[in-house]
Amino acid sequence: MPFSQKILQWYAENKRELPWRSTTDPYKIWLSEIMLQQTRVAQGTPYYLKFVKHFPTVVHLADAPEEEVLKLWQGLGYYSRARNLHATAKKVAYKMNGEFPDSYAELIKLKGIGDYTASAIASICFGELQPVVDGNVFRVLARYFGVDRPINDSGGPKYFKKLAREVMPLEEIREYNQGIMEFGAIQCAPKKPYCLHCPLNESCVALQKNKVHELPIKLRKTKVRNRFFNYLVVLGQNEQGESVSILNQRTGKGIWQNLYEFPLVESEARIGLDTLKKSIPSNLQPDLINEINLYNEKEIVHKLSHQHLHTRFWIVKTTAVISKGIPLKDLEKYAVPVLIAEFMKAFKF
DNA sequence: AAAACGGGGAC
DNA sequence: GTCCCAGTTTT
Repeated sequence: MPFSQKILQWYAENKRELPWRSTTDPYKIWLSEIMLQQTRVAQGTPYYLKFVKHFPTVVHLADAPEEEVLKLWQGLGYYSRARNLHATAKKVAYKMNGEFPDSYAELIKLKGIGDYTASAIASICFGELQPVVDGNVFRVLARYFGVDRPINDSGGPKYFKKLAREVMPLEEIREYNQGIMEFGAIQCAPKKPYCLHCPLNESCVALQKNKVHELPIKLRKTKVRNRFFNYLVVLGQNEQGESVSILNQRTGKGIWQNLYEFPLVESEARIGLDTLKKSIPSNLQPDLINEINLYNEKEIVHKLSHQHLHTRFWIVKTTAVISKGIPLKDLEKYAVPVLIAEFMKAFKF
């Protein structure tokens, strides 16, 4: 039996019931695919359910303010996905009559949709003959066919896409594409594949050569940059006498674009109170600050894929009236990074 | 071609 | 600690 038929048979017997498996609505498939980019099913599923409930159609999503989209996305990471999601929703809703394109060629033109996602939507929703190549497929193909070429050198992805196209079936592309990914996620797992009772173990090159744990080959280690964050948690009052604090929106390039955070003083290394005081932005009216207390002596090291954020929170009490302050009860309405959300939860304003 | 971009779970 | 997840965009 050919490779693709084995995959289809395995999938028929082992598929999980997932919320997006019972529809071919391009909106819902698109939503699930964007959310699952570089994200495990278990982590993405609650967000998918939340979004479908909150935004039943692409028009609902398009009509929402970006702030609302980011708030619902909070905690899922890679926030450019949320911003691109919203931009594409607007385009589909307002310029394409609310209907997603029905081909790979048109889908890949949309923001946030690359080769994988265009292939997934085109095949799953419209039956177009496009093989998907995600992290699971790289692994399954590299092992089964014994490909020792790196998956991420120049031409690597193209090589695997071609191989994927050569071995895909001409029928049942919907089930096959989902099947090979599911097979990679469940059976041909990265660390502990179940080779003993694998339906492909008699013809798997990696297994025969005892190279299962060496494949796929991936180049590059991520080098991490250390950064030192000092957040100023301002406590004051507004004109109405309400207790307020301050949040700023991150703009420009870099991490957490368009999310909110406390006023930030970044430094080259850990700093003390004296150095911090000299760095406080003038718009915080440093002369009207009563006292500053360090919340956490021990740095919180928040780890991103390319950065370690050594973070300390400083509680800044002021008698000055903060006219643009955010009432404490409203803080939770803003989209913030997990680092900030965890502080808010622990601090209990 | 390489780096940037989150957060969490498995080991 | 390391690896990597239904990848895409920017430099």
